[in-house]
Amino acid sequence: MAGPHTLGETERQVVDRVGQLPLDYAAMAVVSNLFRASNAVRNHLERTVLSGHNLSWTAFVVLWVTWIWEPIETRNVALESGISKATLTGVLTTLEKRGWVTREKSETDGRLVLVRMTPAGRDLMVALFPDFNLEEQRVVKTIGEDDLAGFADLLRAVTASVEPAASSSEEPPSNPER
Amino acid sequence: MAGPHTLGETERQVVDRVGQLPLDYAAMAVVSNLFRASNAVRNHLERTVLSGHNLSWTAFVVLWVTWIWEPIETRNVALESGISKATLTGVLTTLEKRGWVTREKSETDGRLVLVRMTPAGRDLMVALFPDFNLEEQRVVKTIGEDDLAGFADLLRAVTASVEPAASSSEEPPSNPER
DNA sequence: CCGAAGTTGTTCGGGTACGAACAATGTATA
DNA sequence: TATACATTGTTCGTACCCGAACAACTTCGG
Repeated sequence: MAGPHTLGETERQVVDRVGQLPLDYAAMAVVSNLFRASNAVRNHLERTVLSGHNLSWTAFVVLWVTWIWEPIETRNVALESGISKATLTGVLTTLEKRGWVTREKSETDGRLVLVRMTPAGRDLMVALFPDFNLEEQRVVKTIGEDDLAGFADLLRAVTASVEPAASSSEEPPSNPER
Repeated sequence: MAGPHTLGETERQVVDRVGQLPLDYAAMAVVSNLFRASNAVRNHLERTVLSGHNLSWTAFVVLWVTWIWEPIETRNVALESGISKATLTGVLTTLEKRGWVTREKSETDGRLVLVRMTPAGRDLMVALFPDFNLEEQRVVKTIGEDDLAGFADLLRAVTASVEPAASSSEEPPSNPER
């Protein structure tokens, strides 16, 4: 999906292999480049900002979500972070071991676990996030000011078209196809 | 990064926590939504198309790259797939065990390993890829025909701004600030 | 020629990543 | 108030995922 070949070169090669099958190359290009970009940005941010603090991408996202919303139930941390609750369990254990967050059983509902930040965790985010945002700016700096909001909208549209729970205003939730 | 909160709600909460620090919220929104979209699409395609064939996302990408470019050296498979060579070793072992690809030492350079597809692997891709492309179309179907190419360009711009080999025009490669 | 320097794929260690199954807990039904 | 039903976080098994270290191999410098 990413590599030394030019776009036309790749498409020609694909046509040569798939041949008779009718394909939507525009859709293919968007999906392919979506992952290329996402991967590239994640790796870049991990290397430039996160690795110095011994943080993986996911660990940082979980930390960020906790920072913004604490105290927050684990199910919502998973939802906001975009990972499964099974994955979150491991990540939280790591972050707890490092002394950045705490787990705490809910008083009112024995099933829930509340996540809070430690002072050390807050210190880390205060030191880290400005640098992180600086790199975020760098990632989009070649994109014109005017295109930025529209870009975010396009990305949101992609997410919405795939997430059934996204509760758009009047759209019927039942999808007859597939 | 994803969840039940509205955009304004999240931003207000962020301002409340980060307060005095000057942040670029437009850049933040793009990066955040880039990962939300990428994650959502990957999970969707894994569930709707790939899981039925016992294929993970990465395994599929590697299979696709091999399909298009075989015979291909492993270093280039890793490059095209956007994963490290260390990761590729494990994925290739899995695909080889399933009988979809083969490894073969290069005659001319003893360090290289060439990857080829088996007939079973080709059959799988012929059966699989049209379904995959159909879901790709579904992912972008809410985006206007006219915006599609521009969208792909924006994604490519993001990738290019982060990959050092991508040679931005006149900017000096050394970054004085961190 | 022969050692130094570079390249390639693998191994290793630690950390995600997910679905399925699970026990603990809460809620609804009768 | 029992008995189903639903929800939550964890555990388990399997599969990624990467950087660092490594051995095998090629190429370069003298």
